[in-house]
Amino acid sequence: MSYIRYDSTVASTLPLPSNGDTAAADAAPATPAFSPLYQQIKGLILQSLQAGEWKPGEAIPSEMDLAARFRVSQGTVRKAIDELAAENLVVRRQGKGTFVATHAEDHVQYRFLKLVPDSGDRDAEGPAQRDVLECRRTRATAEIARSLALRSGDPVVQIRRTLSFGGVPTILEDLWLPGNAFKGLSAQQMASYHGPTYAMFELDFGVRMVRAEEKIRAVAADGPSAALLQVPEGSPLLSVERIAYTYNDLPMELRRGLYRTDTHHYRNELN
Amino acid sequence: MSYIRYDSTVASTLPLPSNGDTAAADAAPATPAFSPLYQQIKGLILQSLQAGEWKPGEAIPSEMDLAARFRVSQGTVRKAIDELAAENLVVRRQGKGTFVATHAEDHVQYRFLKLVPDSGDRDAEGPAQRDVLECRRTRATAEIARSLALRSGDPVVQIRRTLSFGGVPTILEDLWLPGNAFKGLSAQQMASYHGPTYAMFELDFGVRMVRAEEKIRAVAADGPSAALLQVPEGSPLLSVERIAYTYNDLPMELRRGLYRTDTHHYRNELN
DNA sequence: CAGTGGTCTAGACCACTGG
DNA sequence: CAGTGGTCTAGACCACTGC
Repeated sequence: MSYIRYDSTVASTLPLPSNGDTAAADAAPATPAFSPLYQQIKGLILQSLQAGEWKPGEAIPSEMDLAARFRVSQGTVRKAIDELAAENLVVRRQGKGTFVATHAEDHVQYRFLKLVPDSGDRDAEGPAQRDVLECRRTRATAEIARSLALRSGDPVVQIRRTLSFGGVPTILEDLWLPGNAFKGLSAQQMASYHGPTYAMFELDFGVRMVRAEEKIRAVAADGPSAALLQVPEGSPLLSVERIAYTYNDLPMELRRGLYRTDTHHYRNELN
Repeated sequence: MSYIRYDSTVASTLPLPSNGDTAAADAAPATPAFSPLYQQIKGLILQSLQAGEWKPGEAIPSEMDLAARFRVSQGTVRKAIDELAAENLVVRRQGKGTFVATHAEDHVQYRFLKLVPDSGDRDAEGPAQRDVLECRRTRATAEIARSLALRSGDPVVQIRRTLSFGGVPTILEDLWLPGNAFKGLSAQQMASYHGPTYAMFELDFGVRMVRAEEKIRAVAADGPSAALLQVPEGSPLLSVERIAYTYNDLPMELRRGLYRTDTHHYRNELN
């Protein structure tokens, strides 16, 4: 492997990562036409993250070590890590090191959940009570398949659950997960794990969600939904469809939620 | 004017030719109120932006010029500008310079409007048709005053309008603006300006919105709203309450919108 | 061509963490 | 104390823009 320097000259070849990625290089190098050195370094670190060379919560090598490994200066590694940190893929801690981000340590417990109580203080209401209504293996419909970049009929896991705050059922959601990546996921497991669901996905299945997209609508509650959320049929509910992605923009979860917004609201910040 | 250097020593007054860093005769910094140099520089640039030293769309001085002005290195100015650019306060253009961000040039026409057609292609539907229903001077209620950091009874401008896409009324919104900052704003002006409303605020009133917060709920359409949006009474609508801020976290607009989400949806990206 | 932002390096020093 | 990330500098060179 070689880098294309900013001045369009080629640097020396490189020592590859310490131990071989035994698996065939399915994530083949993109052979970029050209990008700044620090972007290439960023890409290499990203590959190691995807490959699981460092697990969520673990420290990655120091800037100096990475600089030596990639034969660039510390400043260049630094800029690469800066971007990874800006994307929440990695967390810097002065005096300690740089760590692979994990949903298990986000003391903002629910990083992707934007629903907050009208008081604004999510901590005040305590942790959500989760009730798993259903958890079954099934096959992807055309629509589900499209969202998850699968083929129709591919195996998926479907979960239905409610989240309650202060005893009030507030969220009803369905999750669809690629069956191959989530073999063995059970209702038991969904219910018993304490902490963010995405943390469990990391620990038990090695799937780390790094970003998500949501489509939000206002809808009227149908009969079953209204019953589960304990609101009159026809009540306005927030419909939130989320697709969550791992590294490489690979979709790994489709989630359709119905939120009650009589005591909570969806909070968004625009920059 | 003096800076507090990173090493907690004070860099005297301005005339410091080339700092040797060696002469560090530091008296005990009683209350350092310390922040990195580049943050201080960022703050100074921010002050100039607020003060209107450079207007939206104009170029700010080059990195070299600013480095000379503040007696720091280009790299330090660069890091300050990097953060300003990350916050969308400023736009860098290689070979040309760094420019004060403006809503008039955002070729993403509506930077704060997250409602998109279900097709996903906002450009395809063309520009919104705006109909101003009302524009009057009034006095702030307690609630409006709190949102805008005013006192109850302070003058405010209230505007009510609809936005239609492809002839279909899709958004009904009320705007409240501090009366003192928006003297002379008329329905005429709201209706005749072509381009983003926030661009007009910049040009005609020198008020630039830099960020906003939104609270989103699902609600049932009341009679008047339903009529204006041409939907049945009781239809679910997305309620979007936005507070937009200028520099200094000063709230300058309260906006309450009702969105039809039968052909559009609110799109959000989570990182 | 000169001027701008963008990249990269090398080195120094500071602040924080842990043993 | 050594090791880590964080700051700052000085200088070199590249890529883009406009004259």
